[in-house]
Amino acid sequence: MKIEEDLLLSYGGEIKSYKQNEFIFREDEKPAFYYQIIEGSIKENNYNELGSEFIQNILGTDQSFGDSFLFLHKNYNINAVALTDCQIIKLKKDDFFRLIKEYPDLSVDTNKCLSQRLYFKTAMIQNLASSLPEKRILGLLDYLKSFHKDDDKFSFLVKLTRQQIADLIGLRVETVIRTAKKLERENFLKIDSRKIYY
DNA sequence: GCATTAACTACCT
DNA sequence: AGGTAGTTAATGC
Repeated sequence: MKIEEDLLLSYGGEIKSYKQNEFIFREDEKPAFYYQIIEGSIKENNYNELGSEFIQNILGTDQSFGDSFLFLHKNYNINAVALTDCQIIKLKKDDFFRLIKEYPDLSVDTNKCLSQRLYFKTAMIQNLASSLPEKRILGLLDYLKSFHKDDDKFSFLVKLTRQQIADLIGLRVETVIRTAKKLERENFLKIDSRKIYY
């Protein structure tokens, strides 16, 4: 989901900088803003009882986050954390609703975006339910690639560390490494100087 | 700091 | 028993 920066600003949006590892919002807080990334990347995550991390999503430039919570009266059930230094534009909930009310096309876009997220979340859950690590990794790669434009074979560079991949699909790094190599042998992906292309 | 490998353990069918 | 993921530790990039 992307809304023009000028439009967001004219409706009261504010640009804020976040440092790496800074929380943008936390679990159990009350959602109050629409967020859109101008520069940098963020992750949405949870921590389990043992303190180990599960990453729900990783988002970059021109992607929005937190929007789905604005339509509910529920608190966040995820944290949002800056992965890199970031510039993010935030728009108050009321202003966001005023904006989409006055621009019905944006309202439709919001629906489209939420639908797409729901679709891929469902696909992700199906893959995560599998005990096969290959399926989990390929599912994640399909998901990540769905945000990208071109669909060519190994055109998509995965800009995640092995650890981040592991945290996104609930595996250990070593398993991700082993399985990625296996998938390379089977020609599902390509690895060039430690980078994964899909 | 991140990626890889190896040797080991544990679990599951 | 065989296969596979997790654990630990050492090493390489």
